[in-house]
Amino acid sequence: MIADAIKGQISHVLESLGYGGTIFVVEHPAEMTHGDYSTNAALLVAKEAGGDPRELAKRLVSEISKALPEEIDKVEVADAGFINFFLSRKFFTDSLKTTLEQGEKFGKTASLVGKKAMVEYTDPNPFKEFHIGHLMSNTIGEAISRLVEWSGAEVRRACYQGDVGIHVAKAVAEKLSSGAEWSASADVARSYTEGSRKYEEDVSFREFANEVNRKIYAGGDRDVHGAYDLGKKLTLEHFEKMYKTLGTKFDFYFFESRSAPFGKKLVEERIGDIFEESDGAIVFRGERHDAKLHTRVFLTKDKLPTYEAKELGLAKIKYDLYPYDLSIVITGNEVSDYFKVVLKAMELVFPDLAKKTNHISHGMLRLPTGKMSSRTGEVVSAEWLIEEAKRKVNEKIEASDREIADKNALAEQVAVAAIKYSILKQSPGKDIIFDFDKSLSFEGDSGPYLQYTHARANSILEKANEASISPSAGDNFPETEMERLLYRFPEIVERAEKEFAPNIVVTFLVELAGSFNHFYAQEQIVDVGDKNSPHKVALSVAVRNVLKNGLKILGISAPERM
RNA sequence: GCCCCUGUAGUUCAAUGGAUAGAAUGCGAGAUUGCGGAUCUCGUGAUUCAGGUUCGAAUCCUGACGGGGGCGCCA
Repeated sequence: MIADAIKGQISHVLESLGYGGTIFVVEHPAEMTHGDYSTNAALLVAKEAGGDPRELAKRLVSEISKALPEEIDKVEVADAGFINFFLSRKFFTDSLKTTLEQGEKFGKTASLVGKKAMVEYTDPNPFKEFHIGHLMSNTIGEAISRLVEWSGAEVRRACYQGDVGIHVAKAVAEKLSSGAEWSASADVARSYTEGSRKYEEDVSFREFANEVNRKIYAGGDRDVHGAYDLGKKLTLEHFEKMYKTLGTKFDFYFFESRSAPFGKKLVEERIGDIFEESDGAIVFRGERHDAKLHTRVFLTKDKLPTYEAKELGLAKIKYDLYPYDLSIVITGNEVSDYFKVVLKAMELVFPDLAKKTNHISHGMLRLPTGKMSSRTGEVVSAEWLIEEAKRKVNEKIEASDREIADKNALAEQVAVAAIKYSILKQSPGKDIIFDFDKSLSFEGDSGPYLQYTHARANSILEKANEASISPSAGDNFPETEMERLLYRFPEIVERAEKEFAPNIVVTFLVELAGSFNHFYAQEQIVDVGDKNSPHKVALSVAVRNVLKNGLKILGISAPERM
């Protein structure tokens, strides 16, 4: 790595001047005009040893310049004492060759080679709507899964679903008491909403639903289980359809009906040791281990396991099925505080598993009117959102005269890209105020912009092929902004994976796409009379590859034409 | 009341303690029938407030104000 070479060179010079041991950084400056790498070494040395940082920087530069590697074109002192390094044409030409050679593998790293990872995300509950919150979890989870895969790990995707509990009973009770027909998942979700309303308003319905709840747990009632099986089947089928549209394929499905009894057993075995009785319930005193934590109930006074007990059991169930080195659980941030308590309890029950577990929380997709609730029916379903986006995309497709083989498939690809991009472009953990028109853009900083740029590059490459111009990295053409970005792609992927932050990839790709579109507007790429044309085509191939690979990591499709 | 997260152009988002706070959108002005105008170029406009730490703060610390979430038997 050239960054390491620069760092080594600086260390060497510092030592020879008697300033060894200073801890400095070598990084990409925010501004391209400040070079490709920059160091604050002079500032730090001046602070410790005294003196003028600018003068010191000049001395360092003159020393460094004595043995400049051929990958470095020039070194400059800037501003208060920063030292900026500019890479040479040779470096960019070599990097471009590497990018072309590695093709679809360019961007892969080995930081997690040999590791097994399990990523849990989406987690929709049967009998309820698959709404835009699930869409958010799915999008982030899929991107993180792929980032971990690109780092060399073997990844298994897991989905955890609440198929038992009062929410299920409300839907089933509503069907049994009203005789509602269930032929699609939306019917089931509607019964859930209606059942929830009655549960709060009608005492006799509430008693009936509670009775149904007990029967679901106990088994044996034909009517109850007939409705239960039908509702579960219909909603799960719908979820599968959504996963297909979104590009997710789960390896494991976990259900609460399984984690519940196991979690209960784990807690009961450790009463008096880790857990204790309080007002008839079994609780964990989080505050005894960490002042920021609080007490949470693991078993209710009816000895039913809560979310916390189930989660504890789930960690072990997962491990027994797939002995992971890394377990990533992605949820909305409303459960962040519970998860901290669960993790603390897990440290005591399964210390090895707790160390391997990472909780990543994302913000909520909020409506301008406030919080979304499937209980009151104030939800935006994922299906509706995708259909609306498709309608908007179709208008654009119909208006264009380009030949598209399967317009419906393309509309879906572009619509999903727009939605996923709007979720992935921001750093995880923050809420998104969801406003359809504002969130879903097809222009500028958007998913379709990246797809468009990819398709455009692809089209240029077809033209180059027709003109028999094959890509070849040359060293006559001045370096472009694209080249100054392209070689950074693997480090971008690595940082995004370490921070579980897909938005780092998004920001990079949109910057790269912008630099390519700028280049495109200024240069004729395919030109048989231009001896630099093969080089420009090579640049186009590299950009096309990185966009393709980057979009793949994000879980966004890259159509060949659009 | 207590705990956690959070406050950046009109709006939606960026910015590993670093340099002139970047994009997009909106608004205004433009791009020779030149490889895809879902594009490109120019202009406009922001760190909630008050202290502190630091050579250097949107970023770290303290306080005020605003927003969101959570505070034992739902998840």
